Amino acid sequence: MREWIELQQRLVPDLLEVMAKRYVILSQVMKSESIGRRALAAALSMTERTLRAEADFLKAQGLLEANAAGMRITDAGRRLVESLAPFMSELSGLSELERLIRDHFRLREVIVVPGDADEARETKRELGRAAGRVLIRSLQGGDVVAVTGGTTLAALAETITVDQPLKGVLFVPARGGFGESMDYQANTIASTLAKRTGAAYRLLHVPDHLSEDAYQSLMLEPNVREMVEVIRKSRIVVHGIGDAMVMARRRKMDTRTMDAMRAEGALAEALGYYFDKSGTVIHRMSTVGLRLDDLEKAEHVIAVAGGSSKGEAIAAVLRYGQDDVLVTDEGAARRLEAIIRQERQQADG
Amino acid sequence: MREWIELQQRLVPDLLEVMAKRYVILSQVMKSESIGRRALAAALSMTERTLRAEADFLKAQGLLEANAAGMRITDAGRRLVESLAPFMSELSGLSELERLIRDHFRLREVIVVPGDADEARETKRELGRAAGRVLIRSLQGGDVVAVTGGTTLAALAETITVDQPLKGVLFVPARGGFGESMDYQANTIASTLAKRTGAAYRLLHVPDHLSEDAYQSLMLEPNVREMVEVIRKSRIVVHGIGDAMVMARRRKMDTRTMDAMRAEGALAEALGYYFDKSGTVIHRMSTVGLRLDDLEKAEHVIAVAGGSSKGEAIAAVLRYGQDDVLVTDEGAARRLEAIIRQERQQADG
DNA sequence: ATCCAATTGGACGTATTCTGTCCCGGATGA
DNA sequence: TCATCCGGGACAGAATACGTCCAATTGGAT
Repeated sequence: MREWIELQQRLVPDLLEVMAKRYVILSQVMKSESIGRRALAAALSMTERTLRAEADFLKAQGLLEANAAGMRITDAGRRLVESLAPFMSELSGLSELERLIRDHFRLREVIVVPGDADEARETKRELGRAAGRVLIRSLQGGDVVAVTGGTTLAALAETITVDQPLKGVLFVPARGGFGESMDYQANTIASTLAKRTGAAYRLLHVPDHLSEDAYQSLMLEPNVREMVEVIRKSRIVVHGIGDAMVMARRRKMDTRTMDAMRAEGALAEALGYYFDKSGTVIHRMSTVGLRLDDLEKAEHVIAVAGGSSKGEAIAAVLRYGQDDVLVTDEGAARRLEAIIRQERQQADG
Repeated sequence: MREWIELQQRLVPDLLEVMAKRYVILSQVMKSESIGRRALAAALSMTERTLRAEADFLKAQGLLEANAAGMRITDAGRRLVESLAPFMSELSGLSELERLIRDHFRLREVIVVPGDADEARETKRELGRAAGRVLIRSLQGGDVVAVTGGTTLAALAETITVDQPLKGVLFVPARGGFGESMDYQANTIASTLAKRTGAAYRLLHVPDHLSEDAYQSLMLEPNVREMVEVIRKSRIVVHGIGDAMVMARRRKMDTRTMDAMRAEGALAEALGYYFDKSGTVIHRMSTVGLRLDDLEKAEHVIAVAGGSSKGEAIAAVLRYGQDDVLVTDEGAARRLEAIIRQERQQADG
């Protein structure tokens, strides 16, 4: 069953939406014993005309009937709603999860794709694809989009597709090089994104582990300076979220700093900043580019991360409170759900 | 699973079609290691443009990929096809059944709805609805449509819906009254159909069990005569199929005739005629209206009957060979399948 | 009994999408 | 090297969806 739904999700996602829409119409009509077209449209926040089209269809199927007093559900319709209920709750299981997370962390939108990136490689690609759709949807002409590195963002870059080339959009790396492998660097990802979408890109070449002197002199370079200014004005920021210790090791952080961070309870990493459980910044990479303050000005801050192992890290970054949209997978979302419930219990007890 | 599919059918009838279409595209691409758009469209007998729309969708879903050499399936696509295969074969079970029956009885079209009218009342309504769609689809302005009586035709009449009123269509009973209960008489059904579709209707009032004298004098009546002429020119005929003995009893046939009929192996009834296993007419009701010969002139002869108990009767009537379209249910279709296989075995052995 | 408010179904122009058809530059394989 | 077949762009016309308004009807409250 579960499998069947997932396959359908993949092959006919739009029809499942249609199905869900008709289902909610039916069940709404069932709840209200008799209801008029306009009232129903308002209740479901649809326009009158579209609701009417659906209602006509449902009538033709013998699931609804209408008279001068309004519409009511037929016996067949009632039976259909009742037998469909368990399927729909499973189908909409993810959207309930989305709602829960969205409301708890005060996000604008949460998208949960089925699966667990820790277990299936395919899920990470799916995560990237979903994030790509969110990004495309948010874009306007003239936008500057800052992106970070990481395997998840790489999946986004590799799977993104557009209808028409994105004229006037500029992809930039959010911050300077973090010494990861080439494929997962922000520079690479910005350029891949630009190439796949017909947009422009600009890169930021900054070596790692700069001394304070070197940093200062680099910032005096006009082209670096200007590029940083462009980056900091990004209207859209897409970033991954990592486990603090894993990222620190990958970036060959020196042992002393690492020990200090561990002592402070470092949990998550995003945009080169390290966060503890409460979402407080306890360390930052010494490089140039987007700063956390800049996120306030950005209109779309999109976090993309999945895999049940990243649940805590995601929660930590979300608590910092500058993200607008979270794209994640079911594995991580279930962890988030557990964290939320636990927290609420403590608050109650 | 089965239940889920049926519910989906009800709520989004085109869902499975679209899904099947995309599935065959994917599997076709998988078979041909690499194939071009035009070649693929030809192989699936689709137009280039529609195929392209679907292919673009499948690309966006990451199931197909395209390069200058043609399209090929991705790993994700391959996995999808493989896991979907068992479902699709079950799903396409009905269309295979349809094909089998259609080819064996040389029909133009066969439609099989899921379920068994003997077991679920809902299936009979579904049967009626499907038949209604076939009827609507066949209609043109100025058509005369002859219908018979029976519970199945009653279900058709009660469930039919139209987008616009059918101007210029005329519904008539196929033959004179057969002494069934009012609701299931051809006259009632013709008038219900007309009212529900905005078409016109005319009735034929002929008492049952006429003596030869009475019959002759009735036929001298100008209005009866004219009405019979209208009926016999019907371009479309929709009829049910019954079990011979059940119908004989319901129509209070006298015992002697019944015994004679039984002796001759009466199996099926349609349009007031009784057929044996081979489709030969062995008895006819003494009433006026459509004759079997008239079916040749009719352009659409649509048989509607379901329930596994009617399998043999349906086969018998189909063997008479004047039907164009059969609308039935899975229960009856499975019986037909068994009959066909049995027959082929005998032909082989 | 009467009136009001709300209903459905019809109508219609516009916006949007779909689809048949053709073309082009380019990669591929003979 | 060349012919062939590919994907993708383009576009006009058809078909469909949609917003909007209106009229007739009716159920229910006053």
